[in-house]
Amino acid sequence: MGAVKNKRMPRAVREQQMLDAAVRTFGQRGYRAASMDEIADLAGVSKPLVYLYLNSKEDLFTACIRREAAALTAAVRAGVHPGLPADRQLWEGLRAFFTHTAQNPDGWAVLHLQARTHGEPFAAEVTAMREELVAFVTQLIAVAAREAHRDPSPAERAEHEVAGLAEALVGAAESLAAWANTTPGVSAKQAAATLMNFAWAGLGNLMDGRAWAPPKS
Amino acid sequence: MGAVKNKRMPRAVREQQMLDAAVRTFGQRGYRAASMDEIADLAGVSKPLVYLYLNSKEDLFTACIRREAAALTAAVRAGVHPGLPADRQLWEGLRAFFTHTAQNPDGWAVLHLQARTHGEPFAAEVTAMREELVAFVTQLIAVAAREAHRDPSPAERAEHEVAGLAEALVGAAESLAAWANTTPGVSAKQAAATLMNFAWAGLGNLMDGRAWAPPKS
Amino acid sequence: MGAVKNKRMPRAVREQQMLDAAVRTFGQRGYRAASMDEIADLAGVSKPLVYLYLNSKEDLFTACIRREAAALTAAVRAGVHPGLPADRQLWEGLRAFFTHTAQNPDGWAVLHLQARTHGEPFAAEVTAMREELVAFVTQLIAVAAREAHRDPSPAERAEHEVAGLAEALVGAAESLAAWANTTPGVSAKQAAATLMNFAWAGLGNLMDGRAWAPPKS
Amino acid sequence: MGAVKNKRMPRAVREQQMLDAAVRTFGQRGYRAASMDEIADLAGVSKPLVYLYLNSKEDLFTACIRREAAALTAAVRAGVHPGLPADRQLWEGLRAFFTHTAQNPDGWAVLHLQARTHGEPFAAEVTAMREELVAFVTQLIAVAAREAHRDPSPAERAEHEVAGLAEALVGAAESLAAWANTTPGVSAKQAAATLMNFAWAGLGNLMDGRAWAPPKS
DNA sequence: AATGAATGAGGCTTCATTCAT
DNA sequence: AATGAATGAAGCCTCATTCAT
Repeated sequence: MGAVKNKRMPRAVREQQMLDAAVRTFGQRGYRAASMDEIADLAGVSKPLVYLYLNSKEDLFTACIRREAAALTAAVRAGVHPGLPADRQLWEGLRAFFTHTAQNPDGWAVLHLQARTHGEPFAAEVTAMREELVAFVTQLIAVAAREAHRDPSPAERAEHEVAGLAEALVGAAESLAAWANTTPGVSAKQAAATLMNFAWAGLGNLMDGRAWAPPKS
Repeated sequence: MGAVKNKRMPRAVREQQMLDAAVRTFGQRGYRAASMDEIADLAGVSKPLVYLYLNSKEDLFTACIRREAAALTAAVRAGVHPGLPADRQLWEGLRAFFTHTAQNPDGWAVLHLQARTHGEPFAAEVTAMREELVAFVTQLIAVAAREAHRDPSPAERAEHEVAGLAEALVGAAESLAAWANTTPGVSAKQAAATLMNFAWAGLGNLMDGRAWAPPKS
Repeated sequence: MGAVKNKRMPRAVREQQMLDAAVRTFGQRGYRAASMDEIADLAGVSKPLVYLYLNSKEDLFTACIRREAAALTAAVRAGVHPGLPADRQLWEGLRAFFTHTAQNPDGWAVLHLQARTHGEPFAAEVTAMREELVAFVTQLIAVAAREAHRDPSPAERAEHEVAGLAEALVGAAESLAAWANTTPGVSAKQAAATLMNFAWAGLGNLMDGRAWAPPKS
Repeated sequence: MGAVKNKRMPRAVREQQMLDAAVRTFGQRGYRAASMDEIADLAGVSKPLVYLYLNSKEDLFTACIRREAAALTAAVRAGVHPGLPADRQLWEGLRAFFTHTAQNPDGWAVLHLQARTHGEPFAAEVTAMREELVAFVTQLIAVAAREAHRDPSPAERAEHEVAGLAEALVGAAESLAAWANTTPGVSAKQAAATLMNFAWAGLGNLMDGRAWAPPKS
């Protein structure tokens, strides 16, 4: 059990314990495979108390998503120092992202895998978080453009193009993170550097209009 | 129902019908939420027949993963013409990848979401496919380096640097495919172009030694 | 158990066994207090089979109501010989009614107590049956009036006066049936006689215009 | 909530609030479906207080039945003026009955539906009340007999015959009440008159020994 | 080659009730 | 006089799986 049982505690504390247990269980087993029994056990409380405080499995899952999403965006924002040059800011943001997700694998699994895998009450919650991160990156790109004395036109690119880049970045980051974790001799920092290398030049080219041109076929 | 019922058919055909139904159901509902009842219904057969041919839900899911993984890698290989220049080969491969995933959204959901979301019997199957794709990309990068007539020193870069790039590329592609599938108005070709733009310049820079350098902190 | 267990039987037979068990359980325990477990046990089957055939507790209860309502109205109609004089017809109908309810106390409890006690999906089912009985009695009263060679003026009494009498008669019958079921030493025939005595003179008086007049207050 | 919360109040007052809430909840939801949570909420107190004062759900329900039964019999007795002729007394009693039940639908539902629907601790409570009402009617019949200068023999009829009449009367009354409530153009008073018409002549005939004779079949 | 009949096990949820203050 | 914290027990329902034909 994750906590001493049967000790009276204020509601707020118990709720956090429940969310801790739920994030861990949902992250490892998946939404459907996770059982309320296991979550209650892990939280060190009886099932009815979980229902009293969190209402239903669906609500509990939603609460997990919200808490983890808030924690992640907060971590990324906290890692970035606004005064720095744009590339440095991106670097810091990526590092914060990697660090947070590495330290919260279950939370990240909840956000990235479970919430997206299970239908509509949940996916929307993640979309909101994702939009916040995309907005953050978009703004960084604009800053970078200004620094390079380029005209701000890139900011006018179709919204879904930027969203696509963000998707690609996140996908690459996840992939690298998993790879770094399972490949001896590769540190998290090196993985972040690889990603920066992969991404930064491409972003720069895009902003210069020097895009790779697909063949006309 | 997906097929005429009660008509005697050879086993191979029935199995494909079942796998079709299973891929669709698993892809849309998820592994746990999909019920053998629904799959059998959709396949137009009775449940015992599904068990007779495919043994168990786990085996059925595994069979789905294998079939879809084989179909995807085959599609990518078929899309690439070995004689072309490297960037063109990469482009063709990406196009084939995005086209196939766009035409098989349920199959892709099975591979990318469901199989990874549910523990160990399944994740390994996807890992195998992934490694095949990564190897393919790794080799393309090597070809590109040779074509650029650059001195071989870049090739001496730590092997895992190239491997990291390949990982990043594949991860980005996977993420973008899921995103393109669920975002209206984004075609397979656009997704491929977005990724090419994003990646190619970075690869070029790296091969020229113009890498982004992380701060020493 | 109410039946030999685990013997394969055609669906139609099993369904009747389940309905038998359900009527008995619902009638004795009440809708809420009856448990699907008990019903399945009494029917000699496992719970899932009950759900497979009858869908849900609500549907099962509805099916019980419908079956018992149909059986009751059929019994009343079967007891009446259309050629007889009206009082004799009424008597036969009442006898059939009280006999049937006495032989099916649980079914009658389901109709009279349980279905009316639990909200709207169910009450409507009983209302339909009730209306059929009321219509039957209404028509009998009209026949009686004609037989008495009385001038047609009574027939012109406000339609709802006749309807009110029919309602009162049916309501009295229902109440008496429940009472006869739970009072030892009261036979169906006695109950029918009591009601006939109670009602027939009143009906006669009314048809003669010798109505009791309420004080003007 | 039905009352201001957390205000210290004398026990007697709190108990009445709880009973009010309980009658309403039991009457609308039924005994089983009513939850102690809802009752406590509606009463504006915490659940432990309900248990402190009323002990258990069963005891609470019993207390409701007793209170409502007492209120109903009191209302009927209060409506009757002993000096009047018997028919007039019956009329007043019926009117009082109809009025009270119409104004206390939840209380009436508790007595008539819920208490009878749920087994033995409760049915007995209602039986007691019913016997009181039956005794009252019985005595009225005796008075009527005396007034008509008939010999009192009818009072010697088997007890359960009178009880049967009372049942029929109450059943008819209930039926008429429901019917009057749902049929436009029929007032409560008209319904009461219909019932008097229906009943009075029959009672008179019975007392004269002019009973309807069932065929010998 | 194919299916109608059947079930053990487990999951979500609710409820009456108590404890400690 | 009054309540926030907590739980054992039980109920409805679904599912993967098998048996007998």
